[in-house]
Amino acid sequence: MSQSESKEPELMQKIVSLCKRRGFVFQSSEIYGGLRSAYDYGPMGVELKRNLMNEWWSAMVHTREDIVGLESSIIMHPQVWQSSGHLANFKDPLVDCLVCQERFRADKAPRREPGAPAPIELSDKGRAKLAQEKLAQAGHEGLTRDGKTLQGAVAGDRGYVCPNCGSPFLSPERDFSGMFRSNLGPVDPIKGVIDAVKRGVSEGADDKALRALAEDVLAKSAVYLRPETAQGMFVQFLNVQQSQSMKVPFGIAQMGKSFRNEITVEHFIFRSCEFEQMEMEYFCAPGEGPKYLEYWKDQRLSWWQSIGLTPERLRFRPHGPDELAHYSDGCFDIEYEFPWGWDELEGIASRTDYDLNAHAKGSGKKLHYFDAEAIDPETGKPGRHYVPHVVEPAAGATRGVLAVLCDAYAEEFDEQGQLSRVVLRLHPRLAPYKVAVLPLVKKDEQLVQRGREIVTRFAEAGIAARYDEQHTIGKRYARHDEIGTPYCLTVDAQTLEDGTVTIRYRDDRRQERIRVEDAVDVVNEALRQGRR
RNA sequence: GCGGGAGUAACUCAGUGGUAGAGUGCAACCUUGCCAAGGUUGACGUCGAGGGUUCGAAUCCCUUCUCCCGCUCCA
Repeated sequence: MSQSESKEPELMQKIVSLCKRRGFVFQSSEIYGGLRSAYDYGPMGVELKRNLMNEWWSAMVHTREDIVGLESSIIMHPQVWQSSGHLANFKDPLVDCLVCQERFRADKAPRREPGAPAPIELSDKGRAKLAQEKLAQAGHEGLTRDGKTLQGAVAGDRGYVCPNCGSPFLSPERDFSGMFRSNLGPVDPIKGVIDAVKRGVSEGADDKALRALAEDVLAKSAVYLRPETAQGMFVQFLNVQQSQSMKVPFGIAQMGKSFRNEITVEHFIFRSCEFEQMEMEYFCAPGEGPKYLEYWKDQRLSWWQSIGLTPERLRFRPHGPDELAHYSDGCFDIEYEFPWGWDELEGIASRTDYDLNAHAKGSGKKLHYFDAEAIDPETGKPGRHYVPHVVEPAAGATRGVLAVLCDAYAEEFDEQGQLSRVVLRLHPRLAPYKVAVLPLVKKDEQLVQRGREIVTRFAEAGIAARYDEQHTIGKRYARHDEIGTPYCLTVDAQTLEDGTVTIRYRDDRRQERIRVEDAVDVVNEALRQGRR
């Protein structure tokens, strides 16, 4: 028997297929043709995702005295996004190349001095010829063609060219906002626009002025779906700290949905417009950010390992100085080696006192912390006021689910090289069902009855168990291997004689005989140890 | 959004103008009883959607939606 570590591109397709077949993930609104970048979690998927998120909550909140939870609303006061800088910065200036149709971000395009030569290079001669004719028709004559290259164009005033073909012939920059906007309240915002137009405000206005007019009307009731859960925690910093008498350093943790109008969505549930986050803001004294950044780096990496991800497929990627946000003094990504390559699972950032300061300024409220035991460095007297600094581990729950699925998926082959089984080697605590209870023969009423009794024991103990009598024993094992059920208990004739059942382990299919009386304890202990 | 590939049964796919198929799965039964066993029977499709050409379209043409691979990214 051999193991497959298949890294082919079709691995993703196999996982997507299994997700649908076994009820982990379905495409949203499938019967209507599906919706781009939206996915539903089926009966198995919702269990897996909740188990993953519960593990996070347990590690971050329940097992720690210094972190408390929060669930803030998805729609917040629009000024939150004004203060946080999202309204101003969370958007990309998009430009279309008029020659090759490439769409790109203006701020990432190759720079050229205005007036500098800008040769245009197409992928082949034919395209170059077509582009030459098209440009000539548009009034850009005098370009000469040399093979697949057009010479004679010069860079324009905006100082960049198309990253694909080098063309300076570009559409205007259009802001692509990463935030979903809606309107709150009983007043129809469109009516406001119509009224404004009727009042004649738009008389003689050009496109830009018309847009500004419409924006102005919409802005009065505009609200946004949060693009991250973090701001809710900053905004409630004082309420949480004071109501729980938290002492710095302490953290606020939150799990929940966030929304981003992504330019491109990709890789199944990896990048989607609606996604779920697990974020924690750790507030510490000024100057302690770097220390806690190191601390949380290690904590978070070992957490991902603790839920079963292969250590060799996890790594840190430090952000370079050019990559850091202006307010950040250090940032690491935790990356996972997905079937398509290394990609981000979690970002751990030292954010200084930027966020609390921004909201203090925006709201006019003091977001200070008073430490009675510290000495004020300026006066030398006891008692110190300061704005805490923040270290933020922000993990993708949705991405976590995908990483866990990719890591767990395994194919086994027999001696002839034939696929013998597909097994999800999920960490037992993440598995949708912990236990399957199987009567060896479903026609034996006594076995069936005994099996159902055992399932009830597990239900009463709060362990997700499933009674299953369909088909033959082999098929039942195979089906539970595919959904990652770590333990199968089989009731057979011997059970009726001596009150024992076999427990069969998913990963290596070994079997042991245990007493029915001990079954719940055995499984509980196995789950605690993560035994496979 | 652009370029490339693909949409046919729950899944994987065959089917190039003439009555929609296979394997797996699913349901029932017989035999069997610890790793996708054998046998019998059965259900399932507006061939992604819409329009067009044609006596006739899964097949040819147009439009559209969705997915995958690249460009994109910072959960």
